[in-house]
Amino acid sequence: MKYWLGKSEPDCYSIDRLAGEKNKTTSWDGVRNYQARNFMRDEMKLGDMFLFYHSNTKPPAAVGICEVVKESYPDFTAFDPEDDHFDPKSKDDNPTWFMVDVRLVEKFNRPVSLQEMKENPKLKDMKLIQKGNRLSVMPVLKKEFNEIVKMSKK
DNA sequence: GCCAACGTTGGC
DNA sequence: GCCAACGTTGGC
Repeated sequence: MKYWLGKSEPDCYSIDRLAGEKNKTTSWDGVRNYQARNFMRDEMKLGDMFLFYHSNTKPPAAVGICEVVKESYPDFTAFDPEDDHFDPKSKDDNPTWFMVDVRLVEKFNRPVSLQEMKENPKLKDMKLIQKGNRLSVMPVLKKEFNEIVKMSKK
C-alpha cells in the first residue's frame, strides 16, 4: 500500500465539500501536470491512503485522510470546453489526463499546518516542505503519513 | 499583492 | 534541441 498527498485550494474544493458528497467520494479531477498524472495513473492503487491538503489558504495545512476507491480513468473535465480545466489536446480516444476517486475516511479534528510540519524534524525530508515543490499530487512515506496523523490527534 | 520556482510553449 | 518568454503555483 502506498501513501499520497493531494493539494486542493479550499476555495476551489474543500474537505468540507467532500464530507458533504454522496458516499463522501469525489473524483480528483483537474490535475494538469504530467508528473502528478503519472503518480495517479501508474502508481495509485485501490486502498492507498491519501492526505488531503489545503493549499493557497491561511494556514496551508493537511486537513484529513482519504482512501483511493477507484483507480485511474480518463479525466473527462479535460474534454469539456466549458470546464475550467478544459484541454483541447486531450482526446476521448487518447486521453492526456487521468484521475482517481477518493473517499473521505477522516477529517482531522485539528488541521496540521505546513509550519508545524516544517518544525517537526521527523518530516524534514518530505517533498511538500522542500523549497519550490509545486506538485499537486506527491508520494508520502508511511512514517511521514503516520506522523502527520499523530500530530492531528494532539 | 508579491515574487521565486517551476513547467510549458514556440521560434529558431 | 536550445532557450527566452510566458503562465502558473503557492507560500508569505
